[in-house]
Amino acid sequence: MAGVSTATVTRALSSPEVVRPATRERVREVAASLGYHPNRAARGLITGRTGNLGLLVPDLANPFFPSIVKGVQGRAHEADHAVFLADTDEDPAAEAGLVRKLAKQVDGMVLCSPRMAEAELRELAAEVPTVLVYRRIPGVPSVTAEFLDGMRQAVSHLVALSHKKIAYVAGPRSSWANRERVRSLRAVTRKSEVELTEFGNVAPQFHGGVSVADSVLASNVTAVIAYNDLVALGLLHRFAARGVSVPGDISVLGFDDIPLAEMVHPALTTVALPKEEAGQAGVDLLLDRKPAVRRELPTQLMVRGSTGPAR
Amino acid sequence: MAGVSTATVTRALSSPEVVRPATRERVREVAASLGYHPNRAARGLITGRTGNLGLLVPDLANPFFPSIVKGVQGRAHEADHAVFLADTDEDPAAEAGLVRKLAKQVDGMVLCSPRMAEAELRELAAEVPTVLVYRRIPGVPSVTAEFLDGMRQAVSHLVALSHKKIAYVAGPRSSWANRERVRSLRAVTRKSEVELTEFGNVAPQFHGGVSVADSVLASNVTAVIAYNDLVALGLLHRFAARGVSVPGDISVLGFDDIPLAEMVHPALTTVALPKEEAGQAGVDLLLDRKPAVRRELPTQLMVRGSTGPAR
DNA sequence: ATGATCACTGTAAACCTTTTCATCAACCGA
DNA sequence: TCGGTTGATGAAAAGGTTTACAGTGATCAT
Repeated sequence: MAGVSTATVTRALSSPEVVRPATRERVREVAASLGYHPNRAARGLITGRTGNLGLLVPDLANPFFPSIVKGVQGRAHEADHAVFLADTDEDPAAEAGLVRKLAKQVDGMVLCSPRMAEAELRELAAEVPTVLVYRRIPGVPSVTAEFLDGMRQAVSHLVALSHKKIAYVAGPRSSWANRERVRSLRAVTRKSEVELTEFGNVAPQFHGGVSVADSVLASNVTAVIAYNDLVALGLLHRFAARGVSVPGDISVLGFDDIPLAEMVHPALTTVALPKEEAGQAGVDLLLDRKPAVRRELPTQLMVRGSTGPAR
Repeated sequence: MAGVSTATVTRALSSPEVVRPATRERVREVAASLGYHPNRAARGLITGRTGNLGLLVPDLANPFFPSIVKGVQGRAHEADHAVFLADTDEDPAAEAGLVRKLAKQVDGMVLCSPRMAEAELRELAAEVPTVLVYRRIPGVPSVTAEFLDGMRQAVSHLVALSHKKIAYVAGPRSSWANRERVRSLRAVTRKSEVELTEFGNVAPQFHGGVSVADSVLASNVTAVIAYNDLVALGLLHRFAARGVSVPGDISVLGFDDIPLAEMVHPALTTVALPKEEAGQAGVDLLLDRKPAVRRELPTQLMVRGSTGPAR
């Protein structure tokens, strides 16, 4: 319709500088009037790139992940990429299969807190360009957060409030994030006067917190740091049910800063982890194709109502 | 490698019955040993089908949507389809663009609570096979819930608790779901002794509930039904801050049944809407290609701590 | 032995782009 | 005037699969 060959059309649309302005405009107008959009599948066939990204999350129902997905999604669209989403329902066995299935139609995968074993993860990373978010293994690009610094902020806050005995409610033993938190917490408390008691491991969910709340109360701690906000909310819930005052009787501190954290009463003091930013950074790493980069994003203690002076 | 043509390979893999068993097995073994998987893009080029689905949600940060996404995702994978996810960030203007961008690489789109105008929606539905979830317009397949019945359950519950004056906090005027709820509520209360006062419209979020809480208190209602759970949680939060007892002084009822609803204290009584089921039903409608089917899923009142006898 | 039928398999076209290479005209400097 | 550049364009190949059609050989009935 524009009186040119398909070659010129493709050039007018994807490398505008190489075609004469008059021709270019003519082609573009005709294309627009026809509602023509290049077929991405056909393009991918020859370029080898699909313009698609894959995103794997363990469980979208966990409020920590939707924000990350938003970050990935947003940045990907800015870069004109579409996003395949796969939710593994916390099944480590399903992860590799899903990744491989998607692998052929994506330029790269963002693996969010993958639960699978390190060896398998490394294999996958060799097959598809991969970026890990909230997991770190040597040689694979990853985005994580400064857990150590976050923990330092949390403990300083409690120390400033005169807490001497604090508890940590541990998440799943197999979780990389939990291992990191334990490690950071031990490192931080070792240098201070604080006495640390560890509970768990519990499921990283509301009911995990509920189930361990009474044990925590029975110990003589004045503050408790939970593996994550959901567990902290479970603690708060059970404490409220038992008539225990927060922060009067005990201070509660979470990790993640999910949206619910400021919706409950008292609002939850928590260490905010970057979520959208982590998703965005993951996409950046993937598209930049830098070799094995590692990014650590800052964390931020959000002081709210659930922490107060030690009783 | 199997000593056959590509045509036989493709047949051995996708229409096994038409090729001689011995050949079929040979081909399959070689394929497996080579780690061969058909290239979906190339296949899509000729079959016209991609094996992909598109899913559009207004805002993944709204806890109502992740469950729907899980439903879509799960059912799609069962049917061997991958899912593109697009989050519009509540921007109605962005919706059409995203749909069109994805349209070429999907067999169909699931549009979740789309905010765009009906006319535009109808145009899109003509371009791509489309299923609406939590929105209904004539002629387009859709999945919704029995709002009327849900409202009836809610009001009956309040009536049984002797409430005579109840409030409704309305969501966005432009929201289809809000219009449906108002309509249902009016229909239900008209037949009963209950006096209805309407507040709003507020943003369908936590702060929306917070901001309208004092007005609700100032009226003389003994119960309030919120547009959705987030708004209800905002009400609860503000009530707690003002020392108002729930359900002692006022009963609060939400809509949706998001996970947070049972995590707060008191836990929120709410009308549960099907979420995962809705997502699954959406995919089913899309893949079955029935003409313009309309499915209405049941709703269920979840009685929890936030409702009690009228004071 | 011949022709028809059948089950299976191969050939080649088609899907829609992008990209390499070639072509062509216009322009430049000598 | 001419060889060399340059810029714009077209022709054709390539990418991996599916499918309509044609072909092959075996089996069977005549």
